[in-house]
Amino acid sequence: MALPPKLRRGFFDRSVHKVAPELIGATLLVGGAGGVIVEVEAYHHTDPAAHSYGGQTERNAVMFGPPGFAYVYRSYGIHWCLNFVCEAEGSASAVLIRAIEPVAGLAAMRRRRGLVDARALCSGPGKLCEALDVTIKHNGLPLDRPPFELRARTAKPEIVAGARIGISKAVDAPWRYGLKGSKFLSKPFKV
DNA sequence: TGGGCGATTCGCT
DNA sequence: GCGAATCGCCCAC
Repeated sequence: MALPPKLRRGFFDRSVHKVAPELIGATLLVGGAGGVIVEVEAYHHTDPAAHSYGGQTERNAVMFGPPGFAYVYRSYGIHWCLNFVCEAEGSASAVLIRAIEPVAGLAAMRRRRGLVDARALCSGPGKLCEALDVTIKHNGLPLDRPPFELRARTAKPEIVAGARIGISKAVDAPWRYGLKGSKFLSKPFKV
């Protein structure tokens, strides 16, 4: 059976609130390692919790560029977090990739993460960047070219939504999306 | 130029 | 459940 079609760059050229839930079930590979996206969060430039809310800076410049590119930033001085820029140039909206179900490159991911439990390999934004070896080197790279590979989902999964995690502003906005029943989420969704 | 504060993770209680 | 680790970003001084 043929691989699912690649996600075209135009996929990201729409509202971040449309793109985010549609990423659930898609496959993300970086350098051949990765799996099925099971959890994301949407950040719009009018959203006080978004990095782009306060305007363009050196760090968030990629968010203000065209859609279909990776925005990578350092979190808590320790971890990296991976986002996909959405909408249009200047709209400064992005989807944070929070968790994936490991499928390909398990050995490499385990080596980088230094553990054996598959459920903990990529169940968080910092964890998956470590497993997929995503760093600031990937900031500003196009998502439709290596080392990135994105493939569309083949069936429409059941999506759950809830409040985003770890933020102090706009805490109630239900812009976290997940694959219902997945064992690979960073945290369970409230029922 | 200095200090407070993260879109987090992990280990210990 | 709580707090340390750890450091770049960003704005107030």
